[in-house]
Amino acid sequence: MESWGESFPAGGAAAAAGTMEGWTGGFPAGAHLFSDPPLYWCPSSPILPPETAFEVYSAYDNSEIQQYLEEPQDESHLPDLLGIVSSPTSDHDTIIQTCAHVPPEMEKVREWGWGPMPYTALPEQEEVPATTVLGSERGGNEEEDEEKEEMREAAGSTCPMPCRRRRTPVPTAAPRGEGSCSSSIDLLAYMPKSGSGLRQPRQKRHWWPMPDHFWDFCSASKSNKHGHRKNNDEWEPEEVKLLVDGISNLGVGRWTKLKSKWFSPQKKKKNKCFSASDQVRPVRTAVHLKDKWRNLVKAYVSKPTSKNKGKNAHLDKDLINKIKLLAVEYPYPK
DNA sequence: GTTAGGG
DNA sequence: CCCTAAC
Repeated sequence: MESWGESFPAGGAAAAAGTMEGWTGGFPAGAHLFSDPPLYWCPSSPILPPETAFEVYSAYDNSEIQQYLEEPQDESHLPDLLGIVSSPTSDHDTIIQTCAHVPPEMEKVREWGWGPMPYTALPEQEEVPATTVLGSERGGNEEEDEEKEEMREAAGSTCPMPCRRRRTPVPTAAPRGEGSCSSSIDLLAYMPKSGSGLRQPRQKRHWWPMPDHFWDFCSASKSNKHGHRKNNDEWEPEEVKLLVDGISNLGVGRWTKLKSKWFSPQKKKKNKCFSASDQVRPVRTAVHLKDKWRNLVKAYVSKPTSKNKGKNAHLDKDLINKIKLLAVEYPYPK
């Protein structure tokens, strides 16, 4: 499947809102969609996160959506669902909201002084979300279910980022079944009856900037349990240049320091090494930086096979020379 | 929490 | 890029 970023050009409601710093995820203009983690990191991922849940709020009859919800759910449905939402047939709102797995590290953001939210969270009971898990290969692992349940509880009671936007309850059907987090949730239970005439009032949407650490957690948190790689994007020459600059300043081994000084989103902006669109680039962790340097040294110094060099074929000669010099100055592995 | 090194 | 032992 295409990544979301490829499927839809950037723009749309988020760009119009203009206040959600770092948001560059693309989706059709007019689509009322947000996701947690945001679409920010989707463009770099050829697949959806393994536990991406969709909550569908709808107050009008939409047979097209209904049709899709009747079918087996997987990420291949996303473009179609989003496409439908992008062109509503009436002035009613349909909101497709993705709520992906919340890394435990998210809690730390709040500990670090997460400020008061500019909204009042609605009590969970008032919400009637329809949720399905997309792209999940899970099969009822009890331990994982408990774990997820805990996270959902935490999200509901203290309302961290995954539910940071005001939501209006949908005065439609109650769920027919228990809303467990399996892939077989009865989505249709949440769909309004045809011709019910119910509609949801337009909502006021609020966006506000996320702290820098938020992006780190979104796109480079711990790996998931399904072996998927978080950062599938290749290193850009600009990134390699930042890495080389950092090492020439700090030496080898201070990867965390290097990351915070050369690879934070703020630094990217200040350095102007990264354009706005580069904000969707994969986040490099300290380990990534270490690994990249190891590979660069291997490619140009310790084991310069054509295969090793091939992956950095886009680097210019000056940069390669700098790598060679630094590799001599700071041997690595030591 | 970070880093080094194997996978 | 992931994983994890060792610090």
